[in-house]
Amino acid sequence: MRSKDELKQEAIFKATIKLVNKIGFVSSSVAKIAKEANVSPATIYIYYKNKEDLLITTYAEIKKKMSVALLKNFDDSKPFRDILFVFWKNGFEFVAKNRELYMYAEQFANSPYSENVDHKELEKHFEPMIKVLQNGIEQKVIKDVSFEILATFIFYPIMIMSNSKISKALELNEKNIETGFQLGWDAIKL
Amino acid sequence: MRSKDELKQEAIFKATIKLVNKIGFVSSSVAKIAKEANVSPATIYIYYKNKEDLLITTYAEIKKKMSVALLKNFDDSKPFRDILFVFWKNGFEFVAKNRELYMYAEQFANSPYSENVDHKELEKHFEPMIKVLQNGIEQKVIKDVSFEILATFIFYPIMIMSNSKISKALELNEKNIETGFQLGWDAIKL
Amino acid sequence: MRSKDELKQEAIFKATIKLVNKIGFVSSSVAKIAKEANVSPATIYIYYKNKEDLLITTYAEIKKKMSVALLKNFDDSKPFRDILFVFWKNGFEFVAKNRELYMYAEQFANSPYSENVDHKELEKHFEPMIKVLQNGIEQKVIKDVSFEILATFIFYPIMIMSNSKISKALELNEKNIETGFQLGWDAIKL
Amino acid sequence: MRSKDELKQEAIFKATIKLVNKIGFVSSSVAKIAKEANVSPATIYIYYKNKEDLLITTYAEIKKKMSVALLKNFDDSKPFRDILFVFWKNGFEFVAKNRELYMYAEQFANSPYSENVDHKELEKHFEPMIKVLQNGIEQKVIKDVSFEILATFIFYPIMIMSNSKISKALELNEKNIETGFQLGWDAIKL
DNA sequence: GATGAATGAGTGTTCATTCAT
DNA sequence: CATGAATGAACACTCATTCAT
Repeated sequence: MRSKDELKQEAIFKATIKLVNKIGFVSSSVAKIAKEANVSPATIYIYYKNKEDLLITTYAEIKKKMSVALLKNFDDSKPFRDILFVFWKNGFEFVAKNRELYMYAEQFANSPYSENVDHKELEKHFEPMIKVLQNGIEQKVIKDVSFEILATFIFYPIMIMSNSKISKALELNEKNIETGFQLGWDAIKL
Repeated sequence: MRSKDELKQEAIFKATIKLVNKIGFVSSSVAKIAKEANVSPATIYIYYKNKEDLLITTYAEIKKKMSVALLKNFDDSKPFRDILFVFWKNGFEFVAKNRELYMYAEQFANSPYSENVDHKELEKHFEPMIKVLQNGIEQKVIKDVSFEILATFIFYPIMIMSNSKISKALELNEKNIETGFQLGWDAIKL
Repeated sequence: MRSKDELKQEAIFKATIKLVNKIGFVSSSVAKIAKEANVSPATIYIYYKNKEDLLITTYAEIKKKMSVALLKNFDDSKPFRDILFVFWKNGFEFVAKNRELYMYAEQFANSPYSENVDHKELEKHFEPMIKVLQNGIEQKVIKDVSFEILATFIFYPIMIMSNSKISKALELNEKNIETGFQLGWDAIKL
Repeated sequence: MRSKDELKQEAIFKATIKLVNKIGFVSSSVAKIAKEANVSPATIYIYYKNKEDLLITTYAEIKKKMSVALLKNFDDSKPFRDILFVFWKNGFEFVAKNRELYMYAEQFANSPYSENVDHKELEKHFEPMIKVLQNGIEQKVIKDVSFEILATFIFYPIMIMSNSKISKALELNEKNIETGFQLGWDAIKL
């Protein structure tokens, strides 16, 4: 028998992301993805149960890559502010180098498919960051407020500033990225 | 007095938002919107050029309502921090009272249709807020950084904290809303 | 607005039967039926909820025509044997003149769709025949056995003898039809 | 001892019948049959030329089993009526014990595949019954009419009475089976 | 202005069959 | 012999839009 062709699955993965970026989530049909991947529509159904499975799995894959990227050079022993700054820079670097992955994730998160994702499972990859914030609270370095509020000012700004419409107006150079971090830090620090 | 057609257009407007909230952007077809509005599909094409026009116009309408809501009780003579706090509270109030409008806008902003919106035109409604921030910079009350970065910490957090998934975890009571504002303020203040 | 075109519905009805006779129940797709009826596939869904609805409604229509045909020249006052003979002849006549309708019904009855038919409703059209048999039993003209068994020998043989494979071997002339009735009559008479 | 392949072919045979009974003729795809038989779709094409071949061969196999069953306890020397009654009872017994085989045959006979069966070949298995009837005619025990008409009243009623819809209304107990035979006998006897 | 009928092109998915191992 | 991967064509059905009234 023929063995599963990993190149094919990779091609489908990439085609999915590429097409969603090119024509948007709504218009990305299975047939078009198949054509982009140089594959028969039926082949997609060998690797994925259905369209939803394809889109969700692709999203999960991206999220995993993101978490790995954010944790690059993670060093527990560094000063607290430096640890956060590394997260911050990693975030912008990931978006810069993987615009397509990032934008797919953005579109997916606002689609109805998003409701069927096992978010608990995906958030596990981001636990180190949560722990860092908890340490910061315990060591009285940052304000003692809920994780969601902290994240709103120190993690989500990465996404907002990276957002295509905003980043068109806002040049994402070293200086602006550092300025942004300074504001985020001022927001949460004690 | 309203003429008959305005009633119809209003019905279509409401049906569009209701349906997008019920079944999502992707599944909301013209036929279904027509049925929800108790109107023939053909009727929609009297008031709107095509589906895209319907969705975009609906979005623009919502954005206008949003800007009006944000500017409620706007008083130039108040202290700077108070002016911003009123914006902030108005934002949360609008989302709380108009969840459906807000969620439609969220979904729309991440759809490919969004690219065809005349954002410049829409942003005009938000000019007062931009001017307030500019005043703040001139009066050396807040940091002298680009408008986009400031907005990231004092306007966008409203959207993030209102996001359904986050606001499920984060109870949006008076206290959390004020805490959020405190962080935003600390981020931008000099 | 355009009014529903009865010619169109009629065309779909006829195309359905014609195609099922030409290529069989299994291969008769909606697209093929549409082409046969010179109509868009989408048009079929204006007149019928879905494929099942199309097939079932077509079947019901045929059954109604059948019952009407069987009851032709029905005369309660005739001798019992004569009444039955009229049913018998009407049956063969209907099959002879409406081979396609009859064969559609045959195929349908053995399809899984058949399970979703409201048989109770359809059988109402055949009540006169049931009543005739009941009278026969009461008047001690025919055997007092269950209706199903009686029907097996005096109604179903019409179908069996009309069956294409059998009727190829068995010439369905006046004589054979009368001979068949004689056997059926001998079976049930007291 | 059976070789490995015969086991596989047997598995495919059983799976085909089981599946057709479970989900109907129309929905029974090669892939599903393969899964039911715990076999690869490709394997089916080793034993059968194509789907049609699979279905036809399965039908022929069943027909052979049927004829063997009908001829159980066949004894030329018994009185004529008794011989027929044994056929009759064997028929009902076969259906009772092999509902699935019988129902597959019913569904198949009304499918377009049926046209491609070599009926002549299959009917050979039923020759003894034909001969019995011929003897009956010669011995002036039964009416001198064509075989098809005789069969209509003494063989086909087995199938009609066994039909799932009818046999739901008609309890197939010893008494009803014997009553049925009496009617059939009255039909054909001289 | 308002409608439901009508449609070709598209949807996601499964089909019978073949291929490479 | 036996397999799961692979596929183009087909499936039932819905789409955004236009037509005739």
